[in-house]
Amino acid sequence: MVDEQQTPPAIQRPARRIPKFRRRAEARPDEVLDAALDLFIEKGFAATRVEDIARRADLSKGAVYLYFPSKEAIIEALVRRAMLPIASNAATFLAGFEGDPRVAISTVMQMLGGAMANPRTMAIPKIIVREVVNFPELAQMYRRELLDRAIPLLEGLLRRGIAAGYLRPVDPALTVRTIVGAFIAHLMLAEVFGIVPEGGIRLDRLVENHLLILFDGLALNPGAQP
Amino acid sequence: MVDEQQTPPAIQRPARRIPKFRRRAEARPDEVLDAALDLFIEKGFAATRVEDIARRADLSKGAVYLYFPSKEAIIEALVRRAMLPIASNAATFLAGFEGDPRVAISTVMQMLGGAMANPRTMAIPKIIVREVVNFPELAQMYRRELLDRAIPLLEGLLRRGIAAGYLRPVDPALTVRTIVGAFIAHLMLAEVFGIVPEGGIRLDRLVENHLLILFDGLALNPGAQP
Amino acid sequence: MVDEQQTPPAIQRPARRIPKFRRRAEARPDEVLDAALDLFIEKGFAATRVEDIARRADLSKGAVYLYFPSKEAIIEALVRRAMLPIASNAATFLAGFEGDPRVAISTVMQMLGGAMANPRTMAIPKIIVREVVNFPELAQMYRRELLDRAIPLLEGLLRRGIAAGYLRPVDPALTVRTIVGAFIAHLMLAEVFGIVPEGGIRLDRLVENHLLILFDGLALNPGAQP
Amino acid sequence: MVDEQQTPPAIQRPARRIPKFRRRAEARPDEVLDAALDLFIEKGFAATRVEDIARRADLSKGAVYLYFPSKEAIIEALVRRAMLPIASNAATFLAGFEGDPRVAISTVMQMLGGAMANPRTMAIPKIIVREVVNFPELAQMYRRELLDRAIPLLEGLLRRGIAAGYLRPVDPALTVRTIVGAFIAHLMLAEVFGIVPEGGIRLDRLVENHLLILFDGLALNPGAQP
DNA sequence: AATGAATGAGAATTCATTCAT
DNA sequence: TATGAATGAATTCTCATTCAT
Repeated sequence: MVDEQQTPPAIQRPARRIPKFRRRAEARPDEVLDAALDLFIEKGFAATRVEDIARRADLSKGAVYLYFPSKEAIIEALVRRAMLPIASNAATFLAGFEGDPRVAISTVMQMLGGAMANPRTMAIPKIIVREVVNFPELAQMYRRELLDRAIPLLEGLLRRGIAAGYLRPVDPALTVRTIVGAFIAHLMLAEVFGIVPEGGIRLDRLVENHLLILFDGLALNPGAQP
Repeated sequence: MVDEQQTPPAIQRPARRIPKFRRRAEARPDEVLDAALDLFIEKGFAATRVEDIARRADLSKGAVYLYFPSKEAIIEALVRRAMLPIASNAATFLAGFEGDPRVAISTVMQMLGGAMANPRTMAIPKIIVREVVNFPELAQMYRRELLDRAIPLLEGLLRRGIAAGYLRPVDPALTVRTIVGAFIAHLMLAEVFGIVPEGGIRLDRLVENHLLILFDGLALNPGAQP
Repeated sequence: MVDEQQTPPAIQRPARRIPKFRRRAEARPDEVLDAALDLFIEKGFAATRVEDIARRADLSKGAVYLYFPSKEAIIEALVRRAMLPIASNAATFLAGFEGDPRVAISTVMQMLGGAMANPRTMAIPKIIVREVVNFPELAQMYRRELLDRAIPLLEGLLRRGIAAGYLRPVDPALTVRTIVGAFIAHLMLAEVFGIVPEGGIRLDRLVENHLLILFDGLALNPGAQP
Repeated sequence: MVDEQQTPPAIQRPARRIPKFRRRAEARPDEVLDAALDLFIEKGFAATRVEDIARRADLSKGAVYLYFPSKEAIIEALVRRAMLPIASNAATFLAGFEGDPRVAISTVMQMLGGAMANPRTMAIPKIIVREVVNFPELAQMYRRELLDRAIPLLEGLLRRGIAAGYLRPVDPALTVRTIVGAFIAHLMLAEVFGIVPEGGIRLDRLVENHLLILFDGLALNPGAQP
């Protein structure tokens, strides 16, 4: 129930379990958000009643309104909270990278793969995708805080790799889609349609297979256009 | 994947004002579905009132229930209707393909790119992604009718390509994710977060760039693992 | 479907079954009433949809409104139709009766028992009892046409019997309740609560047992008040 | 049969205006039931809107649903509540009775007559009779809890009376119908058709007249079959 | 800070009735 | 006379939000 979530993409949340009588009031908002996150994942925003959230957070319905002015504010806070500790990880890593960008891309993809293995990390983007029609601000916030920072970094990496003669002269913006696409496709097939390759969700093997194709191409005799 | 909407896009629907009792009843269900599709795209299932659907279909609330027993039945019919004209397209094309599979993959991707350019074609999978928590049967239906047919075809193509020495020995199931991923990533970035590469959504360029990498690899000197 | 009903209390309806193509328009209202009667018995007035009535009468919903201006008018016509052939039977019999009234009471009770065995005869009073809150006029009509004629006849019979020294000096109005009560109690227990004496609903035996007590009393040594 | 309503009759309910938040919550369900009972008597179940019940109970529509999950649950609770204080009264009295059963029957009938004078006591069976088509479970509940206990007691009394030579050898099950019938007939005539013997509903006189006939017979010279 | 009772706007669904054909 | 498509008022039930304590 008291399930902390600080959502740095690849980092596992500390399994804190403070006994109830010791819980301090200032922990409440986060407890509400944790409860809400669980329920939003499970049933979606609309189908989750404020009372459900309250119950799971071990609070009364009225108390939830002491911390959040509305149900909508909860989902907003949820996304905002997930945003705080971003840029740090991949960002700092990518920003100053020098040398063969393939090394960096490999590393980034390992991180991505790792992040996707953590359900609570992926919960926020999933919620955003679902609720974007009803709350477009959520998506914009996510974009502003996360994507508009992360994507240019990856593009810059590609650009420098091309300039330095490491990479083929591709369109960096479009190539980003090729790079991250495999993960998104995997996620969608697995989460939405329940389609998992035989042998289970082996993200490491997905990374390996994807990198192989990405760098060396699918064709056996490279250079020969189909 | 390549589902065609036989009904005219909402945008160009002529603002007919044919007197009610003149109109042919058998056209009604499709009109209701068209109206519902527009609204579900625009506001989502939950936020769309049956009365909205009725109004947009130029009907009374009660009349909608003449054709569909419930709001849920509408979304189901919507997905089912989109299913009818499937297997035909890509399926028949892929099934009997012989020779260099890169040619077939190129063609499939052109088709995918084309399909994605039509908003009403992508509307159904988008709705499914959004509503999967509330109506898991929709996703299962889509999977059963579409994905479970299309994906094996693509895998078979890869498998045969590998066996025939055209392709590098990759994992077919995982490679499918690499192939279609770029499109899904593109769609998501564009539709959910409004992120479009400068120069607009040029799907043809996405296809071209993706194919280049896919077949020949991103690295300039293929063969050299990073 | 075409199930005639003319409701003379104890007389069984003729099993007319005119083939559909021969049905004359003037038979329609009665067919509607027959259909309505069946359904009102089965599901009650409120739960019976006009469409149900139409379907059972082999008509369209709209056609029902050609014959009856409203659903309420149907139940009214139903009761009115059941009223027409009343006074004739028991009435004419009782009115002029001379001699030991016990003979007449016996006969009346045989008739009552017989009438109650016919479900369509009892249908009308049952409907009235059910709908009296919503349509008090129905009860008043039934009272005016039937009860206000039949009851005084029975009371008169008793009065004359007392005057002629056949019967103990009882209150005629209250004694009517003792006489008919057994039947009503029987009906209620059976129809409402499904309570039937072992051996099945043997109305003849009820009549016999009731008459025995009625005339001779329950006590073995009559005359001795408890 | 002799069910007592522990809640005060609606008529004399004090028009309290205690501020909402002062009122004790645990009184609410009973208040709702009282309001519902009034309205069900007055207009029937179908014609009573939940909002009507709420208003009469001095509550909002929503609050009713705090205590009962559906309108149907209200009528069920109503019947169930009336069931609680049963067996106690007539039951305990009859069960152990010894001696001339005519004394016991007289007493039971006085009690019956008394119970019938209280409108709220008769309300429940009246509602059941009306709603039996829509909610057969109500009748079954009433039967199981009340009738299946009370009727055998009366039959046993008769049986013992016959065995002991007090009573004529009649059929006990059928005789029950003769005994209680007068009351049911009276109730029906009065409540459904508004037929009341001149001089008003004098239940005591009905009891007296009925008992006289019941024990001593209607015929002046008992023993002579008509 | 916290509770839980109460509110009322809102949405799905039903169905008697109308009406163009 | 007959149809069946269409209407819209009415009703049940839900749930975010408020508020006295």
